[in-house]
Amino acid sequence: MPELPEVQTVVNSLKNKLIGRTIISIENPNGYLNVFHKLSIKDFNNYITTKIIKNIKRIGKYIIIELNDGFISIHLRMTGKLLFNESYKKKHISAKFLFEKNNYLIFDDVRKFGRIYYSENLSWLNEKIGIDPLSVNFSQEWLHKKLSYRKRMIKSLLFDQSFIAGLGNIYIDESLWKSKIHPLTIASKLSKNDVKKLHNAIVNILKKAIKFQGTTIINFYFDKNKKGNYGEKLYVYGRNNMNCLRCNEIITKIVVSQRGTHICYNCQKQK
DNA sequence: ACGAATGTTGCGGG
DNA sequence: ACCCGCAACATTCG
Repeated sequence: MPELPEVQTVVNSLKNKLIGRTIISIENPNGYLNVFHKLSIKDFNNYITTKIIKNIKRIGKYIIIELNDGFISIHLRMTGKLLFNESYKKKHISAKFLFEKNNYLIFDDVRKFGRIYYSENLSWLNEKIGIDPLSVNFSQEWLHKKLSYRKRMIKSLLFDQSFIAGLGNIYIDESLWKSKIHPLTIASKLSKNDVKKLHNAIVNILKKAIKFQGTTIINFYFDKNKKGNYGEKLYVYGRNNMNCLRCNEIITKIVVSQRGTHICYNCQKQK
């Protein structure tokens, strides 16, 4: 269930394995239709067969495979995993890419929410997706300006991928705890200092999480079943009924935007 | 045993 | 604009 750091970790681990490969074909061994969005497996093959992988990168939570002509974009959603030349069980395979010399890439996805797109360019994605929180353009000033007129609660706004692209439930809870902001606070009510702390928290937490190769709760793996190690660095996410690591009060779990939300009522006072 | 919850997103309705 | 409920799906937990 990857967010930005997990997606970046997958991209980093696949880079050396995929660049330079020639695509022979893509198969869907279990016949799932929704994986390719609106395209049929036949059309998808027509688009990508014989093409060469030039680069692989991340945009928001999307994995972008740049071909010599066109792009494959992959969203892992909740349980998607990409396995290069690893043994696998057929049961939950959404797709299998075949490359030269019997190399292959498996898209394993228990819940089948994951999607694979083909497009000539990335304009559809760039139009749909917001700022990357690790880009230089994501500044305190930018964030303050953008939050100053928004009437939504901050957590639901941070969830909005057309606003900021890459945050999800874990890193939102962590960022709000770090900056001592209550998730239900209306965005425009945040002070300049709140926004400064929030901005710092987001950037620092994401960078650190990438350094630790993401968070594995249950399903996130990359490479040969490697887990992310940021789980042990979490301050609030998943710590319901445990002590706050800053003030020692008890962490509470509530529901915000239909998602489990972990807060310290003592540290994160609602405005 | 069965309902709830899981790291995501998209859509329809008010 | 913004919020909510639900849907897509499988598995695990209490």
